[in-house]
Amino acid sequence: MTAIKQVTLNDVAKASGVSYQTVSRVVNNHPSVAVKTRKRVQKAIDQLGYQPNEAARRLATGRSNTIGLISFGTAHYGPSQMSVNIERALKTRDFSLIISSIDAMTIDELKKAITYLKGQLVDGIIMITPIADIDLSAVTDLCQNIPFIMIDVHQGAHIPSVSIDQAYGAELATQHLLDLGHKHVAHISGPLDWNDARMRYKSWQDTLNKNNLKSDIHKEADWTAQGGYDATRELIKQHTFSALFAANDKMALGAIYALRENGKRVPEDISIIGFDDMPEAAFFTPSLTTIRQDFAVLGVQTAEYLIALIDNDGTPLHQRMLYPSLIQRNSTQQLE
Amino acid sequence: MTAIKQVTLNDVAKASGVSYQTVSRVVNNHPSVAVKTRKRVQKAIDQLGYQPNEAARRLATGRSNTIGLISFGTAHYGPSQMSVNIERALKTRDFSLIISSIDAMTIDELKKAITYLKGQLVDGIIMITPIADIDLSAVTDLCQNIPFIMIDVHQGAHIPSVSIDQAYGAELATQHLLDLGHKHVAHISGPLDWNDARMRYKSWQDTLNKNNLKSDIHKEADWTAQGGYDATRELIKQHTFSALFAANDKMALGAIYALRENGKRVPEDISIIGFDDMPEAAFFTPSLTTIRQDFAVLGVQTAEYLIALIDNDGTPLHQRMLYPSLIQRNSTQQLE
DNA sequence: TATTTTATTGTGAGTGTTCACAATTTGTTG
DNA sequence: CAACAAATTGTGAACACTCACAATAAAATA
Repeated sequence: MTAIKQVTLNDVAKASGVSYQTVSRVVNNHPSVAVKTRKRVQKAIDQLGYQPNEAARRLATGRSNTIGLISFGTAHYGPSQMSVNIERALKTRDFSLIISSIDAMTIDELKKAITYLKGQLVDGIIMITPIADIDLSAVTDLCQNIPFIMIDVHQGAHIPSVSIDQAYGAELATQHLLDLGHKHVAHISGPLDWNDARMRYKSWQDTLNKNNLKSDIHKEADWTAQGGYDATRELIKQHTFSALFAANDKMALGAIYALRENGKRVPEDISIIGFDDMPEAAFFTPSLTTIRQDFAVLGVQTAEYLIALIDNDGTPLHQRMLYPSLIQRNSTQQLE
Repeated sequence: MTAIKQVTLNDVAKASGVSYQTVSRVVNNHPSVAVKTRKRVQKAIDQLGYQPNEAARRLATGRSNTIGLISFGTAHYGPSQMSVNIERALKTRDFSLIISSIDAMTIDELKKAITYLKGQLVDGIIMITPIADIDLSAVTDLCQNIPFIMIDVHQGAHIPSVSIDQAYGAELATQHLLDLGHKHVAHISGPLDWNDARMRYKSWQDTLNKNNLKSDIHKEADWTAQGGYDATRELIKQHTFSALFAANDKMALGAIYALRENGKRVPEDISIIGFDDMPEAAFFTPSLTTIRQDFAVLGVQTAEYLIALIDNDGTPLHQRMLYPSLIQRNSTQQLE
């Protein structure tokens, strides 16, 4: 490309009659530079349109004020909300984001992404790794000299993480249905190789058990409305139930559609509860009872925790857990 | 942080008994290195876990294989789809993405973002700038020595861009309603300082005019379902109409909700058409007639065009235009 | 005023890579 | 086997910055 020469520290130095070091000090707001000099230099900077070369800075300092995000499944509501909110939270803290998305959640892909980000000299890494069965030790090995946080990691792993308590959320959902008198509670889960899907599924069963009930009315779907629709059609063909817990709002939408198509009214015939509380859920027909996950808080927590890890070697590693809440609307009602 | 020393070209060189340059050649797949040597070096690379320092590379070459994305309004469907799809398209072409999102679409913020990205030595910049009234000449000035593309720029500007023909889409929508016999067509637009919103709005009017009709049944909303809901409540209070063109699917969802709440049936009493064709639209109640925008193609086109611009100085500047299409579902019907 | 302290500025070296060229080794040809 | 060409490898400099320290100027103290 048209390699118009970049304005450099030296150019500014010459223009203002000081040494490059002094210019550097001005740029970095070091205290020990005379007010007069600073002004002069600043003027030259503005005139020449000087912009520090981050690559050189990075090379010299080994620090980049950039964090790497390894993301997976950005097509879905949860992951995409996470990255948006993380981005936002980091921005207010003057960190920028470099994204490395992954197509298949294999250990190899993950390793490649980490290695790449390390090459970019990121100060820290955030991983959105919603798939369960990967060997995390390989990750910890690779990240020995760089702080990282996993989001949505399966509970109990000894790895710094921030997550939303899925089991609790699913319990909230299932218990809500049970409290309304429902005995036959169906479940449409996400793909069961996803942590969240698996945890919600398990918690659905556990909660039933706790109430001396059980259910095998379950279909696995792919988080999409279409998937929820397909799953529901099969469910009503094969089972009878009065309540349905869909593992996210989009699938709940598809489910509602399928039910109506088959002459079932929601909530009169069948109660439905979703998960996520995406902004649209309040405007479904009927408005959807669901479990709210606060991704904005998740983003802030993640950003803060990671920055603490970066700035302060001593920051203890732990898992932060956020709690979802039940949002009651019109898609669930007392069993008649 | 625990600054464990990075493995460098030199380390590999020592380990394999060659010069750093030879290692560099191996890493970069230069042809002129003996097969035997290459193998030996590669082994050392693997053993030491060498990973090229991108910052140093960037500094030395002035190239980064990274492109910068300036995004705005990521909370909305359109912009977020754009960035996701651009990311995906760039990834398959071995470019990575660094994101700089903007909170307020002012020329200052935009400049800041560009300057920042230039400091990161990105090879090119993509700007999602859906707000109309900014002075683009300032942008072109700043981007003199770096290729860039604007997405969704207002038509006619002499700036390389890729966009979806909003006027055409809105015409499709409006004409569809007119073809069904509707004479009183309302419109809920997005915020009118957004290019897309303005163009859809204008095209709604133009299409009416072309059919010797006119309408001032219009409310401005904020792209959200809630906004669509609020706007619709006001519209039905103040006007009578048999068809409604909502400027996106989310607002259409809110509109449907508001109509039902007021005892209006869709589509029997009022036909509704949306814009975007998000995957959920097919599962609204009723399923939504809408205008499809293909963001995946947009992403690919943008990536390809920008990379052409980067690799080949001679690539002519132009505007690429993609065309949306009408998707008929059950939210619109013939006026009875 | 001489001396010490403090504030300010400058110098040399290092960061890990690539580029342009120089040097060496190997292979080919008469 | 000399002489040249081709293949392979090595060297020095450059990229734009920061760090650690040295040097200078200004201010404060004796």
